[in-house]
Amino acid sequence: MNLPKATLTPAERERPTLKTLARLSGLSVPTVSRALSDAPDIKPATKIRIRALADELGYRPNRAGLRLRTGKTHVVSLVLGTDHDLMNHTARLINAVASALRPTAYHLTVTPYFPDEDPVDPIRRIVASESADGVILNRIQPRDPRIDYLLARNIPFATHGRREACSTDPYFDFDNTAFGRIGCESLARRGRQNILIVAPPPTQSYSLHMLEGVRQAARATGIVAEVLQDADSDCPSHQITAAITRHLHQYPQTDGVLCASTSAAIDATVAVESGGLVLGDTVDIAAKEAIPFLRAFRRAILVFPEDLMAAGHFLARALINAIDASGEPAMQALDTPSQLEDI
Amino acid sequence: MNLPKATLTPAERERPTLKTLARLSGLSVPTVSRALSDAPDIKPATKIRIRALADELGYRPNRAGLRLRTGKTHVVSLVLGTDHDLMNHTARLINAVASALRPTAYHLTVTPYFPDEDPVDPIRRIVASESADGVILNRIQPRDPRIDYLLARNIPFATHGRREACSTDPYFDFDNTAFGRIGCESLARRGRQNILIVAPPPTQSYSLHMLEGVRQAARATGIVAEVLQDADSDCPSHQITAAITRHLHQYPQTDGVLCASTSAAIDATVAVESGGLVLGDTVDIAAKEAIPFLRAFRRAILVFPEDLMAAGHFLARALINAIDASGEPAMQALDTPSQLEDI
DNA sequence: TTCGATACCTAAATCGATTTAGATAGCTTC
DNA sequence: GAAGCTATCTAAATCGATTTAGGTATCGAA
Repeated sequence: MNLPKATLTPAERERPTLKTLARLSGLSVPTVSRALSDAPDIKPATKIRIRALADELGYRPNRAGLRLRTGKTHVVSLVLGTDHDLMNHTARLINAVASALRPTAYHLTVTPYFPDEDPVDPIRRIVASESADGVILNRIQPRDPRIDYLLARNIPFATHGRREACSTDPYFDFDNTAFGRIGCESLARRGRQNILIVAPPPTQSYSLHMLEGVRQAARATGIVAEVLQDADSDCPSHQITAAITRHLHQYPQTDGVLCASTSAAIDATVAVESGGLVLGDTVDIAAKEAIPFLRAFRRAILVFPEDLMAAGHFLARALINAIDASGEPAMQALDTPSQLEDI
Repeated sequence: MNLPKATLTPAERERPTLKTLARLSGLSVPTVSRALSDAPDIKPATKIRIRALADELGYRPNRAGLRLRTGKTHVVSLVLGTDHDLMNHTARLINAVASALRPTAYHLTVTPYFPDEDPVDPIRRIVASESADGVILNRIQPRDPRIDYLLARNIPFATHGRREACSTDPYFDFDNTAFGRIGCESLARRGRQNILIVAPPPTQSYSLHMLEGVRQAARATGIVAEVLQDADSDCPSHQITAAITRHLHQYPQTDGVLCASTSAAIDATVAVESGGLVLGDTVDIAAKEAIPFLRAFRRAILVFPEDLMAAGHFLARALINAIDASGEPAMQALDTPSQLEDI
């Protein structure tokens, strides 16, 4: 197509608007708008002509105009608690969500909140300022007040992890019950009978899930599982190491550790080795980890990888589905863990 | 003040607009706007009255309206390379920037890019879609093409790290030259003479800075410093461990390692210990780290903490300064490292 | 008294999109 | 040939802000 591009101002050449398309096509602005949105009262030939023109000029609707008129922000927000987590989970999740959003019209903002504030606060801020069309949450609790808040206001969301009554929520979850079960079973297969569990914070849903899996394995295999006291997998390293050391003194028969995170597994390694145990010989450690490190750290550790890229991609799609196709059923996924095999 | 709030629609009560304020005050919309922006042709008494009304109703300007009219997005974007970095640096930087932006009118979006794409691409996308008023970059190279691109288009930015010609750039940098120097000096004070350097990727500015510091220390103290071949501090763990192990075979006199990252220090620990060396006795390891872990991992490691919270806060302020006060001089800061003392 | 200046405010246009209502043309149909 | 229909388009209003231009009252000075 040979267009009279000479009639374009520099600004129009950089960023054409509906007005530009209207002028170049000889049609009115509303007609161009309706043609692009495939309205029924526009001649098919016109639609084709306008679309071709829009593509040629690289027309992208102005977000501010769209947002002002329709109220849609085309923004989704990832609401993240500041974790004391050592490893790069959060960044990987952010990357995954952002890259999944890239081919869409949506942008990603990040809304962190701090341990000392009400977790509902960041949600309230987003709602009050109408700064997003939907949110992604993690660190879900069985009765998560944030989800109640969002449901009451009909704000789309998707969760990494799930609450108790999640049957209609969009979510992606790692199957921590399966992890707890097969983690213990793997240790049992290696002859371990007295297993220490370094669990996630007890307020989190996935802690309950993991412990349920541990119970299933205990019933099935007869192993004895004890949950670590005074520390969870989110605690600072020294605290975990100290708690495990105490546990080993109290229960010297301990011959296995199941950890909910990479850093907990490192701490467990430090504790068992300084207690004179030998990894892979007198003790085994199994752990879930999202960023591959443990196998390079100690080859004997039994690793159950968690795929955060898959999580982020799924959550992005699930949230957009909830926003754009609110009639459709919620997208849900449960990621089944499996032990990393020797290479 | 006793307001006729009964005349407010539910939407207005939730989110009052200038029109709401105009109706309640009996003035016109432009007058209210000008009063709030402290224009000279509004009676002081009116300004006070309008501001009080706005505060009482919790008026917040609609971002879409503002953006449409002024072109200002009130968004800044953090452009991040997907690091292979193990630790949670990125998330902490995001948290820091986001929390610094919270009291401001700015929102934060995250724009990740991938190792296989041109680093200028994400910047181009942001500029083309006019989706941010400014950007924050990290992983700066001495001649960073992204900065040239931004300068040519007069887009405000701030960098974590600095390029060669940074005299007028807004930046926050950890003083890696000082780190290289005092890191080596610390090792030298402990009697170490043959030091292995696990440097950052050689394309990065801060790698050059650190190595310059190492050279300064070598000149001053007479130590011998060798830079690790075949791996840098961003490489996967196993690769670093293997490279260090090879180095130890080739240079058995090695008695110190200076690492540019936490994970490199862990890898170095694994390598030296499996090579029969004893940390704190026949070998010392020093490292920079942003997330406290190493001291809990091996107490003998010499740690130089990096404060990413300070970095994020400063970068946010520096960028907003560049956006809102483009006449002012660029804000620059160099964070001086110091060794973490025993508690 | 009248002119001009000053202070303070309003009207209207604008940014870029969508949407509702209305207009025009061409075609049937009787 | 007039009425009615359908297809296709345009006009105007709207979202919420800012900005330019213009209007009115009040005051002082000639």
